[in-house]
Amino acid sequence: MNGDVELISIYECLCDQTRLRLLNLLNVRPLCVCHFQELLGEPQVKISKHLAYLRKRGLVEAERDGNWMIYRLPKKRSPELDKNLRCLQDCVQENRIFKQDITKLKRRSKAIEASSPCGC
Amino acid sequence: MNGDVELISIYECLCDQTRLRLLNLLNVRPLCVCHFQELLGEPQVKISKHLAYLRKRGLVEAERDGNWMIYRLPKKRSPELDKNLRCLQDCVQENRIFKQDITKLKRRSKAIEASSPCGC
DNA sequence: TAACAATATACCGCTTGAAGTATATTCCTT
DNA sequence: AAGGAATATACTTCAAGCGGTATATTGTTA
Repeated sequence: MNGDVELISIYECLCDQTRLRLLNLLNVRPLCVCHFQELLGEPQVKISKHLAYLRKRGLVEAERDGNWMIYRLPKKRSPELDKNLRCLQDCVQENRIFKQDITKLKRRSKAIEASSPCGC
Repeated sequence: MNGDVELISIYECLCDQTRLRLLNLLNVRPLCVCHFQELLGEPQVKISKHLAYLRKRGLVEAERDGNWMIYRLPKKRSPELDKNLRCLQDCVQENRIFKQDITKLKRRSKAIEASSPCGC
């Protein structure tokens, strides 16, 4: 109902480096927690909590697939969220860490898919 | 040196309603603290502290003019800041509170200028 | 220099969030 | 049903931020 509440909530989600890295990777494709662990090199609990934070505020969606939880960016997005996700992508293009994450994702995509039985 | 540090710092600045209102008004023109008090209807200390927060992180610049401090958006902006300020403007267009602030600023501009001796 | 106006800062109490450790949940497999 | 794998949650500690009250700073004017 109050547009600015949602906007602030978006910005709150964006002011943590781990969450930015998660969103950056999700912009490529849906991923499950174990993939984030592999890609970010961060402990499971940290990733899980940040994903829960994002999910609670509607910045990601989750769907269970057997043992795995597949996280994705929401298909339906508010104008504010859509604009800020685009802006984030724009800002992040030049950034070493985020580019590395993407490179790692693409380089290891096949290996990850082969070694892990989850569908994402 | 570390691009993502600055980006996160920008998002930290943007996740408070008062600061968003300040930035929204500064997008129109430079303003001093007393004008913000008048326009937002918030106590001086609150406005002053949020402006200090923004200034410390480079989202606004300040210049003393006699008794007054004139705050403005920085002339030179990093690409990240520039993109996010534009995105914010875009997001805020539809929002009642922010539109009201702008309306109030424009409607009272002449009165403010006439009644207050500060240069902004 | 004294008084005043505009603004900034110090301090306090409260809340939120981040990371870590431990444990719980959920689903699959045997 | 039991064990295991993937993920989530509870709890703790610590730091940061917000709002309020009081006070300090800085510059102007009489």
